[in-house]
Amino acid sequence: MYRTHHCNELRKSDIGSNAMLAGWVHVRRDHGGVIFIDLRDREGLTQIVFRPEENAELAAQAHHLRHEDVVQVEGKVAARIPGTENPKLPTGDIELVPDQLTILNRADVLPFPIDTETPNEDLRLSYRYVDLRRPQMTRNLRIRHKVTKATRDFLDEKGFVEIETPILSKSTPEGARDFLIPSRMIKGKFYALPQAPQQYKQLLMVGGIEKYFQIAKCFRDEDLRSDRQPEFTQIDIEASFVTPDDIFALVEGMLAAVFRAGRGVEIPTPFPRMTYAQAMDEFGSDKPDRRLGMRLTDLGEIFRESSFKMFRGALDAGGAVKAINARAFASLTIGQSDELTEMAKHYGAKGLAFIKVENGEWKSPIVKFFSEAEKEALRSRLLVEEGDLILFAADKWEIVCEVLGRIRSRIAEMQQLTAGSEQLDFLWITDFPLLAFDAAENKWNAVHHPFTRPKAEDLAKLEAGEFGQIRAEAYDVVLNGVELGGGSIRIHEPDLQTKVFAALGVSEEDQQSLFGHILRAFRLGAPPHGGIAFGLDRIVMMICGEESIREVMAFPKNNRGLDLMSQSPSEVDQRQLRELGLKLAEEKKL
RNA sequence: GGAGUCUUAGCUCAAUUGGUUAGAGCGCCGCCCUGUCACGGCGGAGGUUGCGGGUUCGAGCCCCGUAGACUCCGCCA
Repeated sequence: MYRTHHCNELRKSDIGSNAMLAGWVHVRRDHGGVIFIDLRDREGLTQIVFRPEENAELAAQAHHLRHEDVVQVEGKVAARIPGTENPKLPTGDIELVPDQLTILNRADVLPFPIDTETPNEDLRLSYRYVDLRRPQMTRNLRIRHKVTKATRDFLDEKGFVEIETPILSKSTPEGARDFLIPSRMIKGKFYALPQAPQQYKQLLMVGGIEKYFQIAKCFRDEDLRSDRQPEFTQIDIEASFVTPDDIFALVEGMLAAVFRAGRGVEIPTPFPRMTYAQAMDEFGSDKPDRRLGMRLTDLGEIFRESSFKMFRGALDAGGAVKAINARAFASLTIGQSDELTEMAKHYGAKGLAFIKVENGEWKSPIVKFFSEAEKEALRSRLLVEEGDLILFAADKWEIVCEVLGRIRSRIAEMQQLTAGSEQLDFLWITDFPLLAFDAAENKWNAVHHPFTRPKAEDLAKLEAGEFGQIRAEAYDVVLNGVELGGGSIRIHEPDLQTKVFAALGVSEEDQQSLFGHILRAFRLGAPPHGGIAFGLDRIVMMICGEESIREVMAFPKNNRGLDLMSQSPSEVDQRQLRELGLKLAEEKKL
């Protein structure tokens, strides 16, 4: 036996009893005579005191203890000398007076301190096992555990069955780049790691499971971001005989349970709902952060007959004129206004017009083109006040929304509008478009994925080839401007699925070779079904208040997909390649 | 693929306009210290300023290149 207690457990009531503790030497305070050790385990700290007059041999050993040595102590729990209690520690009233000290393992000097500043992330990742001893990391991983446990408990309670699906699966051309695994037994063929268990979960519905979930590892070979890793975890859910409302109610209950378990808060349900069209129109984003205010205000009525050519021209061409009011941001710097203008151009606007309201004056090169009526209309529509900054965009509707949406988010960052906010603003976004035209590839792509069901009232548009007008039975959950998850009601009829594949430009042959199994399944008794998937890492990140997904993963990869600790990816033996029937292409020499 | 920021001691950072021997805190090593809890005191070690080139009488600082880290755009159904 190594211990009888954790290091946060012993109290006044234990005084006089014997106890064994094991852990790491957090700090040593060596007074020459008496020596104090703060012993740390995952739960907390307990002070150990060595007195040479009571046990000279132990005190001599204790003198040689160093940071992060792993030790076990056994002895008597004693009251601290009156006046030396430490109110900062839960165990601050007592100390352990050992009669035995066992050094379980010596530690070299650590590459970085674990109890002060956070070092460079590459160093942390190189020595992740040391980094994980930092209380913040321990806390994050334990919150993650609570979140997954709450998820499992909740879904189990609702009759959902957790089923594992293959990691070695099949590559498909849609979506993200696949990680490929060469087959040794069938040379020249490859498995792909799943981007999501999408097809498997639908096939489980055809298999009569009715209610499935999985805490599923997913893999996408795309560039990384602070909230994106090549391997990540989804809470994956699918159910048969469900409507969107059934999914919404289930998810609201699940997220309430998760946030209760992970953060100790009650979130209000049901969540408000907003269509994609409305979100784009009012916020210029399909994942709006409503906490920021600054709604996109349509000014079409005001400037319909305006003599200001820039606005009038956009409206005459069937476009839009919109503005946002950035409260108290008239004081922005030149650098900031340059950045916003650059941003507007980058997203397709010709420029960015704005008005600064300072000292009761509207400062802007465009104000002189406005009539008094137009100014008054602006004032009342945008509730213009001293210190405000009004930003305009006039162009095609899509461009106006995109530009102002991006600028809105950037201004919020500049103004640090959400710093320290505890508010949790959950939102459903519904009625996403089914298809989006990709100009670069000159083809239609699925906005969600190719199995998403068109809304019944838009089916005629699919027949008519009005692909851009079709709305999907698809929905996202958004929290504070972050997409937590998304899903849809699926297609369960082979005919409809074939039509959507055709719209996506998947040839008959490819439909059979790539998706034949699922089309066949749909002909053999497929129930109506639908589901949703959540980014578990992102949920945990939000609950922990972290800015990076890496802070809630035990062993994440860096920006370039390297595991700095294990040095993967790495070269492999020639023999391994031979067995797989692979040969590396010669690197091009310059 | 593109853009930005950064890289100085083991860690976190500083170093005036380009100017003496590149400093501080923490950590580390040694000595001292019997009630501390970020213990304290004295002393010490520790630097190819990421790397390569250039400008200059002189470069941590300016210029070019390169590597790496992070953030963003593209990408991520």
